[in-house]
Formats: sequence, C-alpha cells, structure tokens
Amino acid sequence: MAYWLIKSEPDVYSIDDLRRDRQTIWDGVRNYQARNFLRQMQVGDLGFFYHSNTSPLGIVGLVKVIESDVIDPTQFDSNSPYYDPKSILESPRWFTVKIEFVEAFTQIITLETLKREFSPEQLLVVRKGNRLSVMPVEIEVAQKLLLR
DNA sequence: GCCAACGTTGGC
DNA sequence: GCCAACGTTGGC
Repeated sequence: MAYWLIKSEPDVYSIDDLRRDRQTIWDGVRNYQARNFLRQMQVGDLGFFYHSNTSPLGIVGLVKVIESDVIDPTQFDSNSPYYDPKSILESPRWFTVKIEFVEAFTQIITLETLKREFSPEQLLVVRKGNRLSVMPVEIEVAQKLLLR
C-alpha cells in the first residue's frame, strides 16, 4: 500500500466538497508526471489532501483510492475546461483514479509545519518551486503525518 | 499582484 | 533536436 499527496485549490474542489460528495473522479490533471503517478495508484492506497493557493496552505484530510486506471472523462468533453482535443477515444491520454473521503483533519497540517518537520528530500511538496499536483509520499513520512 | 520555477509549444 | 517564447502553478 502506497501513500500519495494530491493538491487542489479549495476554490475549485475542497476537502469539504469531497466530504459532501463522498467520492469523486480526480479529473483534470494535465501534467504527464502527475498522470504517471496517478497510473501507479492502486485500490486501497491513501492520499493526503492538500489545499493550494489559499490560506492557510496545507494538508487538510485523508482520502482513499477506490478505483484505479480510470479514464478521465473530461478529456473528451468539449464543454470541460479540461477538454483535450488531441486525445482520442481509442487511446486516451489522461488516466486518473476514483477516490473516497476518509477524514478531514480537525487541524490543518500547515505548509509551515511540513517545512519545519520534513526536508525537501523527504517530502516533495515542501520543495521550492514544486508544481506537481500529484506526488508520492514516503511511508515513514506518511506514518509520522498520520500519528499527529 | 509579483515572480520563480517550471512545462509546453513551435519555429528553425 | 534545440531553445526561445509563452503559459501556468502556486508560494509569498
């Protein structure tokens, strides 16, 4: 079982939105490195839900992967902001996962805290200039985060 | 609002 | 295939 971190701008989709929906397809990722991580995810993996572009920044909850290798439907939807005209039905370009809500942390683990407790080598999200929206989290780091 | 740090695009 | 220009992400 692996651990991941997924970023979302709460104005677009927040942990409260996921609590309300209970589950969602993690659509709209249009970066190949992030997609490759999404393709590595397996059912049962846990993800830390991170709020970006907001205040306070940080990890706000936990999610679980409940379906892997999901074809992102928005790539074929010309009305979607994530529409990709270059993607063809026979060989889709963008894959993702379906996730479900596990919990919203009573206290956000702020980026400031993450920077204090983990090095950029341990945790990609604290690395300066990092723009990946989906990234792996080392088991030791994940366990420390879950014990907080 | 600024801008660093990328990723992507397209001319050559 | 190189790389300059451009666009986006996301912290500050």
